[in-house]
Amino acid sequence: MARKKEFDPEERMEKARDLFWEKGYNATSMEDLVQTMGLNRGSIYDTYGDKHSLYLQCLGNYAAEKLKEHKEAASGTSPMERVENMIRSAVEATVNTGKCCMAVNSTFELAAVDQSVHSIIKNNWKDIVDFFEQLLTDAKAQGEISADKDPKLLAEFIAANFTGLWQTFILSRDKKQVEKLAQFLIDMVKN
Amino acid sequence: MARKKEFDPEERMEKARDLFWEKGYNATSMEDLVQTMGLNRGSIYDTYGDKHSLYLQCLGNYAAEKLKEHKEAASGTSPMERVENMIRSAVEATVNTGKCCMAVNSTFELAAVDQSVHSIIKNNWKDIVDFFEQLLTDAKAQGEISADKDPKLLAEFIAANFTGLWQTFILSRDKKQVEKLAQFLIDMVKN
DNA sequence: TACCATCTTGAACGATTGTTCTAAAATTAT
DNA sequence: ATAATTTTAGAACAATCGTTCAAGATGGTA
Repeated sequence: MARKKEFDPEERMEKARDLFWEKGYNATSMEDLVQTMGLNRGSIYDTYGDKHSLYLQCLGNYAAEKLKEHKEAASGTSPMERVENMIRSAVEATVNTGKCCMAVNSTFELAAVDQSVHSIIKNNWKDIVDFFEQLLTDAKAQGEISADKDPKLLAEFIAANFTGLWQTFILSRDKKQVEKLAQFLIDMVKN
Repeated sequence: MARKKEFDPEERMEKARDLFWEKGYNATSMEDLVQTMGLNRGSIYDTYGDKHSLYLQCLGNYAAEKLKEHKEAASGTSPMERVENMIRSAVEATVNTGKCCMAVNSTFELAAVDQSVHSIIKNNWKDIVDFFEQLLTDAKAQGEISADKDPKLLAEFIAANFTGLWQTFILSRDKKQVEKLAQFLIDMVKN
């Protein structure tokens, strides 16, 4: 019938995602995207729609991948150990790549004024908190955390602390300090 | 000698600051600033320099005012009570105005790529952490927190949690939830 | 009163923004 | 090989970007 695309849409989208991730939405121009994705303007519009639509796809892709990474990081023999590993591996990923969470960047740049962005991030946030809550409920049942703790509140607290860790990293650029803070969080949660 | 300015530079700068605060740096255009500040383009450039320079002045103004507000909020008879009031009044200000911390917005939009912005925010952050540390050192001396706690680490932890509270507020827009989370933080710190 | 440094005004600058369009190249089913 | 159809390349769009500039208005000083 007709020609096939010369490129892999998913692969090129990830290039766009990494650029948005690094520069933010507003600071990334269409020309930047053309250069980085290695695609013609027309091909981008034809495949992904306009800039905003492309961004939403990138953010959605990021959110899904991040959730998967969190779950993969939740290895361990006990619930609390799994929680610890999730925290440690998130910190590890940040200090190794030097990049913070794209969803958090996006929260502070756009979520307050962009309903679509807000919705994507909020749902992703909820997924992560829910996952923590499940683990903490298990931890409570096994006596790893004290009986008077509220798993849901604790889950929200841990998730909120991720953002604090990222901000600390941006300002300090100090691997040790972020790791120390993460360990402190773990100690606090375990009591 | 010559004409005097028809406007109060400080007052108009605060209008610019509020606009940057609301929309972020990149999403705010010079035309937006002209409208909001009620000044001619020429007057803006003549008084504040270019857009980036104006932004830095706005951010510096915000940081100084925020630090002052934090210190003013630190009322109470005991050190720990003062810490609690600082946390509560920060939360109060956020849920009442509906606006998060401009410095935190700026951290995630610019600090990773803009050295001047990074420097302003990092210094302001240090001032706030130092202030917390002093109070927590006093609290420790008076036995309000246990002797095995590290005031500096605890101060960094509290400051980092502010950012988490702001993100939670942006995503949930739920006053109650943010207040609950703040109370949880206070409980954690006090043990 | 006359001067003149400074402020205000608004038009205008070139560059860049996001987006669209046309025409040529490429692919595949017939 | 032909026809059908899509992808490409890149020119071009109007709009907006941040910034500059020249000319008129102002008011304190001599």
